Parts: sequence; structure tokens; C-alpha cells
Amino acid sequence: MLATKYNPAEVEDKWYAYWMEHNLFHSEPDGREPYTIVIPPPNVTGVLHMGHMLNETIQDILVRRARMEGKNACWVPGTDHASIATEAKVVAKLAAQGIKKTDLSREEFLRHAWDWTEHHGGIILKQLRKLGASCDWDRTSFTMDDIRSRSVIRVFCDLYKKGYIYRGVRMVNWDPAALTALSDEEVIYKDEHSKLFHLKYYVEGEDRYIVVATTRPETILGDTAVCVNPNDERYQWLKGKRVIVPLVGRSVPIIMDDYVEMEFGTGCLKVTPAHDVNDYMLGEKYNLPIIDIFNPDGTISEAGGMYIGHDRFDVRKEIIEDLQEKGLVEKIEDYDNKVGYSERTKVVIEPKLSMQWFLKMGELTKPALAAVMDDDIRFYPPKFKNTYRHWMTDTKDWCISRQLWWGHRIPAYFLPEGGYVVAETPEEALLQAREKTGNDALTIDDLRPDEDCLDTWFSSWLWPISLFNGILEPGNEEIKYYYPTSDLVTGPDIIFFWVARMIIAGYEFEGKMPFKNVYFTGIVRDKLGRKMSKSLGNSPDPLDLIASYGADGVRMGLMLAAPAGNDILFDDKLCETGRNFCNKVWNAFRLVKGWEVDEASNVMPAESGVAIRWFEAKLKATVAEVNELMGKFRLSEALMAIYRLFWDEFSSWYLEMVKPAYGQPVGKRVYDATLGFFDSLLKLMHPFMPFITEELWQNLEMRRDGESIMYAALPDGGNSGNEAGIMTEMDCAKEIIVGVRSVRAQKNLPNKERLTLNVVDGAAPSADMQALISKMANLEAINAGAAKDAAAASFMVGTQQYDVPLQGNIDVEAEKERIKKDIDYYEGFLASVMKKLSNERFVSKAPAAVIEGERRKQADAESKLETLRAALAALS
RNA sequence: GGGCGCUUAGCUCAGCUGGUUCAGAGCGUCUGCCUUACAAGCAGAGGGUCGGCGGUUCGAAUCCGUCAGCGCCCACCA
Repeated sequence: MLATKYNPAEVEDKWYAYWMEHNLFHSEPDGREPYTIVIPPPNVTGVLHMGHMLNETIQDILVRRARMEGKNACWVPGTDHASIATEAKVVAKLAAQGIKKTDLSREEFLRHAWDWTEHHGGIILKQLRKLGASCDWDRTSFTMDDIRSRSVIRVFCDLYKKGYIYRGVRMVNWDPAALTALSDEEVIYKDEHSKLFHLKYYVEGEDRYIVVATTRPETILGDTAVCVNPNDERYQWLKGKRVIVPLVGRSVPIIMDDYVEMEFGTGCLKVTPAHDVNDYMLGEKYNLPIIDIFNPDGTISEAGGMYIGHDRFDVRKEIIEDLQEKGLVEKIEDYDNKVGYSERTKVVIEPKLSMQWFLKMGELTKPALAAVMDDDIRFYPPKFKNTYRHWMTDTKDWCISRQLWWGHRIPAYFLPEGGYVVAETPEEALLQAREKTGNDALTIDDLRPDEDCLDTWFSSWLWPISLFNGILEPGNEEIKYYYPTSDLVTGPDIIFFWVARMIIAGYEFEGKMPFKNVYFTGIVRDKLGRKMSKSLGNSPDPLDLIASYGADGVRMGLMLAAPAGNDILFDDKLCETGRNFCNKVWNAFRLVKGWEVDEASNVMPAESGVAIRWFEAKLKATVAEVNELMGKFRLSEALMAIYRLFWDEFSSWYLEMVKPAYGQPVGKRVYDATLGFFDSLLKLMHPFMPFITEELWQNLEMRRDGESIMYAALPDGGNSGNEAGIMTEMDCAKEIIVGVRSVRAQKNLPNKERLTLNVVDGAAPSADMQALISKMANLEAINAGAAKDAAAASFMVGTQQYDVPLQGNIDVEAEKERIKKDIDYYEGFLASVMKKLSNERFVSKAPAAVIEGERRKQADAESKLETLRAALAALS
């Protein structure tokens, strides 16, 4: 006998091992229709958090359903080397051991990084197994494994040859902590309360001064001009003059450009071409000198001339004190502005001029933009099309080089004479170099490889292609079969970082979209709406949750709360709902399997017959509904439909209808039908809750070793057209049953007491339904055409009134009050209907069907009122 | 500064092209039950002038305008 409580721990590991042992997750190209998902590769050294849980659960549900639909489902797992993030972790770990990155050679550092990766890498993939993820583990990949690395290098060379990649000095986002350039996407802007400093710049050789407003007074060390708007009447007199940078004493020209907003601050702008994007632009336009006053780590450089070696934020305070002392500060205002932070290291980004590699985006984005706008690739929810279009229009060039070691090294080689070549291997680089220089004496050692490596996303964007080795072996069997992949499930936070770039890469390298649908999940927040984070401590450990609620319970909890594309406010409580549901399924199974079966009996009790016909219809209808919802990626609604089907319709109604009386056996035919329903329900539930469904499915009947519900066909949906009758008939029966139960509850009648039901002046339901109603409501008799009984509690279903005679213990006055209230309601209702029907404009303009509906309402209400008034009269 | 989205029951959300599946679901709440699958349960019940205002319409949660509040994304005003 099974325990009264479902114990997930007992079954989960068992079935996961079984699935693995029988290689059930593995996919090979064959004649079936493929269904492919590539996992958004988590950071190789990351650990599972709630965001992953949500994401991976959704993917697993989609993959498992596809598999049960008979498709060749392939879910490819893998991890991302996450260049900057992982390097930061390794640096931190080394620092803890007293080792500085700068003390190590590149090779030594990489050895540490690989050690770290091998130690901590892939933990997250193991954790995914606890969740039940049905990934094809044989295909596990890493963005820096051999195939993926060579793919990245080949793509770089290819784009370089095509002229899309160039190298040059540009203003980039500099991370002074990680000491690397970043792409625009890696900069997070935050609102800040800062100060606007008004500084005095004296006109050269005069006693007059102008006032310049700045939020960054430390950058005056790099000022090489002051700019005013040429139309600004206040400053016409400055034309051709020079001013003295306060404290620094440098004489700089006044330039005039309408870039300057006259309304902002004082209308005078200090120009620091080395440390501000706009100033750089002005610097180029007016040929201004560029003074880079910062070292890479954000301290003042020799070129700054003062405060050398001091940190930029210290200098801000120091310089203001010094300026104030000299009377060069006119005033300091409070000011709100946006400050850019590094997504990774959280330090303030420094705009910095530096030599970097860039990818030209213009041409590449065109097919990618069109694909989404034309719905070749569909976004769910579609609102993200807007976001996508916005970003894909006027994309700036992508800074792809990073001054990091952990990553794909840029395949460029500098020549002794200057210049460089780009090649996949050093050998090939040498050939090119010799050709370029005409110097056959060059050796590999003469070539100096570029020190930088590539942005992480420069490998991730190839993921759907490189996983099937489509870069190195174009047109191979796997890429032809699995590509384009089917669905991508990811968070909207990486729509630019990743989704957009994969689409670009897909069209550029494969000539086709990388996936057909993109499902954007929401962000998992706590129940107060705060983003889950380590520092807040509001993020539960997914493995703890699985330990207490079971993987199926957690999956359900997440899915029930995850409306498509909206953030989910997560609460452990949700998992409780999931766990309770598992328990419900478990106990329903115990009930059915606990029945004593009369194998010889061919008897079908009347109530069981209708119950079976009805549930068959209900099941089909729900399957159809679930199919439709899944097609629209409305997973939580689909799950809710299943939840209600199992709990309400199957357990509370169907099973109670066919349940044999205590101590009695159940007939074979009813038993088989019930097992059949159970089988269908398990299959329908399996993608959402794989473990318990496998456990019960395997126990439902004898299975051959290696069989699994994973490959069982999903039940058919739809209806044959004959179900409508039984559905409405049953709805009516249920209402009658609830009516009787309600009377019981109100009158405190014990469940064991058998009651009589009178159909007041009306016909009785069919004999089958009578049997069913009697069983469910514990009735002794159902009397048709009965007269209104004064000593009865009554209720209505549709226009029919029912009495439950109460042998004298009835409060006639209360009953009359109740009926009067009903009469009031229907009179009001009728009045509103009549108001519409007597409105000429309604009758002349509304569609016939609507008018017909109103007339039916009128007839119904009139008939109900008649019944109620008669009932009231009978009581008086 | 632009753009997008949201506001419906105590909470989290459905509600598609206006009208009988239009006021719904789950959870929570209340009442009664340890009834022979399940108290992680059973049975029953209550709960919302659909953010405010205006408009279109015979008819508005649904369409339009506007205001308020919240959220997200983008942007080179120091």
C-alpha cells in the first residue's frame, strides 16, 4: 500500500537515473520533425538561481511536450565562459590568496582560470538535473571548448575579410576596476543626486570671467577649450578670446558651436575631449588637443599635472576645496543626473579614448530587423518587438575587444614593421605577413599576437549555429536537421546582448533565422516586488525548495505564478500549492488502485455510465484548451486548466461519481475507463510535473523496462460534436447537487442523513442522472411534478425550482424572506432587460442575435418569477 | 527628453475582434466536517460602482481622449 503522502525524494532520483540510463534525452537526426531548443548558456561557474529555475522549467515543459507530440526533441545544454564575469571571480579568488593578476603571466593566469572552471564549472548543469531538465547531456558544450573557440575565430576572420571588423581609436566605455573597455550595453545608467559646480574661468589678459557649470570638476585638468553657442547674445564678446582654466592656469580657446544648449547651466561648456563623448566630438571638429588625465585605474595620470596618482573621486573633493580657497567657485547646486556604471564591476564608467576592435553593425542588422518586424521570428509577448526595433535602428558599432585574458583571443598579429594581419592560426598569419611585407625571413616569433580577447557575447551570438558545428562544417547533417531551432526561452534583459545578435549571426552565417519563436520570461521577484539578489538575501536556494516541496512542486509553483512576459512575484507558498497538487494526484491514484475490482462483472452502474461519458468529453475539451494555450505560450493558464481538470472535475466530481460504496468492488468496465482517464491525465500533466507522472504511469500497469511516459503520446483534444448534450446535462446535475449540499450546510443536516428532493411542478432528470444525483447528494428519492411544500428548503437551477422537505424543522419565515429576495433580484433583472427591449434604438440597431438573447432573458426571468411567486404563495 | 507597458476580489492575475462562458480563476478569508484516497483534505459561503474624469455607441472592464499612480526600455544636455 502506498503512503498517504507523496514523497518526492523517493522517486525523483530514481526516475532521473532511469531516463539517463535508457538514454531517453538523447536525440539524433532522423525522419521525424525536429524540435530544438538551445539553452541560454549560464555562466560556467554560476549556481542555479530562481531566474534559471523559471527559464529552464519552461524549456523543459516545451521540450517534453514536443517529445510527446512525436517530434524529435533536442534540448542542447551548455555553459558560457562569461569572460569578464569569470575573470573577475578568478581575480578575486587569487587576491584572497595574496596574488595579483599583474604578478602573473597570461599563461599562468589562464591556468588558474581553467582550474577554477574545472572545479566550479558545470555545477549548474548538475543542479538542472534535480529540476528534471531533459537536456541531451551528450551534447553539452562550452563557449570556449574547441569547436566553439575555433568557430569564433573563424567568424572573426570572416567578418574582418568582409570589412565588417575594424580597429581604431575611439571613445569607449572604460571600466577602471576590470581595466577593460565595455560595450554600450554593459553600461547601466542610474539616477544620482549630484552637484553642479559653477567654476570661474578668467578671460586671458582681462579681469572678467565667465562661469562654466560642470558635474565633474576634476576633469578641468583635461580642458582644452570652452564652448558657447554662437547665437548666445551674452557671450558674443568672447569671440576670439581665450580663457584660463582655473587652478590649472592653462590658456584655452573659446569655441562656438550650437551643440551647446544656451538654457543649460550658464551656457558655457568646458570641453575635455579625452573624457567625454560629446567633448571628443567637439575636439575632433575644432582640432583641439586631447589630454588624457586618467590612468586606466581611474587615478590621475602624469598628464593631469596635479593630484597625480589620486583617485578620481578623491580629486573631485580635493579640487573643489582648492578652487574654493582660490575663490574660483561661484556656487554649487544640487543636481540630478545619470551616471553610467559597469554592469559587472559596478564601478562608475569612465569614457576613455582607446584603441579597440569594432564590428560595423549597419548592414548586418537589416535582415535581422526585418525578420522580427515581419513576424518571421515571433516574439512572445509581442510588445518586445518595439524594444527590438528601437535598438536595431541606428545601432552603433559594437566594441568587441576586451582587455581581458579569459576569453577568445583576438586572432590579430602585429608585424615588426608595424601593421597587422588577421588569421585563424599563427601559421596562416605568418604566410600573410610574409606576403604583406615581402620578407620571407619572418618567423612566427616575429609576430606579436594581439593581447586582447573578445567580448563574451561574440561567442554567444553563434550559439545556435556553433552547437551544431555549423561554422566549421557548414551544411553538415546536424545543422541541416536541427537549425533553425524552434523556440528560444530567455529574459528580456538580454534582448540586445544576445537575442538580437543571434538573429544577426543567424542571417549572416547561416542565411536563416536562428529560431522561430522567442518566449521572453519575466524577472523573478520576491513577493514585495523586489528583484531577487544575494545582497537582499531574498532569493531562496532552488535546491532547498526542491528538497522541501519536490521538483514537481517547485516547477508547478513557478509556473502557476508566471504570466507570459510579466515579472513573477515569487513566494515559497506557491510551491506549497504545487506540492499539495502532487499529493492530490498521488492520493487519487491510491484510491483508484486501492479499489477491489470485480473482474467478472460486466455491470455498468447508471451513474458511472453518464460520469464516464461526461468526463471523456470534459477531458477532450480541456486537452484542446491546453493545446491552444500552449501554442500561445500561455503556460500558466494551461497549467491552471490542467490543475482544475484534475482536482475539480476528475477528483471532486468524477471519482466521487464512480467510487464504489464502502466495501464494494468496482466493476471492470468502470475500472478500466477510470484507469484510461488516469493515463490520459498523467500524460497531460507530465511536461509540467515529470517525476510524479512517471512514477504513477509506471505503476498504472506493467511497463516494459525502458518504456517511459516521456514518449507516450499526448491525449487527443477536440470534440466529436456529441458532447454538448452531456456537458450541459451534467452542469445542471452538478448545480442540483450543490443546491442540496448547500441546503445541508445551511440547515446543519448531517451528511449521513438521506434526503428527498422534489422537483416542483417539473419533470425529473433522466434515470441515469437521477442515480448520479442521488449518489452525490445522498438522496433517498427524487420526486417529479411535486407540489410546492411549505416545509421545505428550496433552490433554483435555471428556471426549475427544487424543494428539500425538512420534516417540520423549517423556518418558514426565513424561507419566505429568501424567496422574496430572489423575486426582488429577478424583478430588477427583468426591468433592465425590458428597458433595453423597449428602447427603439436598441431594437433597431443591435444585431438580431443580441436582441434574441435579450428576449430569451426576458422569458427566463418571467418564468422564474412565476415559479418564485407560486412558491411564495404556497408558503403563505 | 523620447518610447513601451501596467492599474479588475485581501494577494497574484485571466478577460482576444465592444453584447449569455461578463464581471472570472487560483491563493487567502469565513462556516461546518478527522465522512471508509487525500486535514498537503472534504463540503458550503462571502468578496470588485474593472485607477479618476470625459467622450464614441442602442450598449464600454473592453474603443478614443485626458489626468493620476506604478514599472520597464532607450537617449551625448555638461
